[in-house]
Amino acid sequence: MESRNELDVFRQHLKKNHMRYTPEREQIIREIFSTHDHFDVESLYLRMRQKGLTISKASIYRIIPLLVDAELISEVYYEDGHMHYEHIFGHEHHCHMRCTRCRRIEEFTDPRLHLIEQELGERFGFQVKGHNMEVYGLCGECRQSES
Amino acid sequence: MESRNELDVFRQHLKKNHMRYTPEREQIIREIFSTHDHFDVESLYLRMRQKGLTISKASIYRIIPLLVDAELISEVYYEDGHMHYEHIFGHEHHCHMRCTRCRRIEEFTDPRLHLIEQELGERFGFQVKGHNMEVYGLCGECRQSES
DNA sequence: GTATCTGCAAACCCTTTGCAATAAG
DNA sequence: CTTATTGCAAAGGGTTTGCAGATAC
Repeated sequence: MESRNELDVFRQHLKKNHMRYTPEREQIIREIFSTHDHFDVESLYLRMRQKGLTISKASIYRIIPLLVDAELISEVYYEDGHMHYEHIFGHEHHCHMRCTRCRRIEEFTDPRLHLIEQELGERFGFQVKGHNMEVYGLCGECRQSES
Repeated sequence: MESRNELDVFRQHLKKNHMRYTPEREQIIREIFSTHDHFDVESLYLRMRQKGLTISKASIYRIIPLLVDAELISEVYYEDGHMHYEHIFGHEHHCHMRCTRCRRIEEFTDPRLHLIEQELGERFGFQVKGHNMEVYGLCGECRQSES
């Protein structure tokens, strides 16, 4: 398999499902993959507007599920009343360590999780597709400024 | 420390925060702890109404955060447009294995996760408070009926 | 008595959807 | 040309909130 970038993956996913590769869809995926950060609909919308792109929020809401289906992005967490997303394509699978006070997030990977995941699949008769682990607590800075 | 039940914990939490132990609050915590299942606001509301309790949804929405603060329950996942909760008090910490097709959920515990959590805390300088792990895939039944 | 709590209804906010115009293939 | 997509504005649905009356302490 030769190297494909996120645009290729998206185009292929759309073609397979008889959907069209529109300028709006290309603009969204380009914008999302222009950073490595988590994002949400509002911030994505504002970023695009600031760059002069005139996409509507309705389109963003309609296109994000396509990117999730294509396994280019995924939902990470629901907070402050709305969903947050992260990149999947081009990013090694990772888990999150979250500071419950300042909300800072560190990413980590641990090969033991994969092993555990496989064992659990056998124990419960599941065909395991993946896992997500979140570790939470107070980050170094917030520990010190604890009240 | 002698044994305290969820009502004692809640009463103490309320007293500490200059809040009051009302009939509505007692009814809610009794209802929640009458089963071991995950729940959401709507199902809790309906269950209480069916039992003739005349609490309002507004009160449920106001009381649930108090139970979360008291570490009696916690948010588990956001799905179908609303939050789902589970018991913490009286339940050994556990993680979830979720079928992505039928949404069936199995609970499991694995002592290695605690070890990993501690190691990560040291690596990132976090004071770790806990973790959540979710493993997802297809359960035994759904594997067989795969299209 | 005083501060908190409840129920109601309205407000809020994120998300979805109907529709008519537009555009991809 | 045919069918999918867009933007708009309105609708939807879960959650929050202002307020006046009720109640815990």
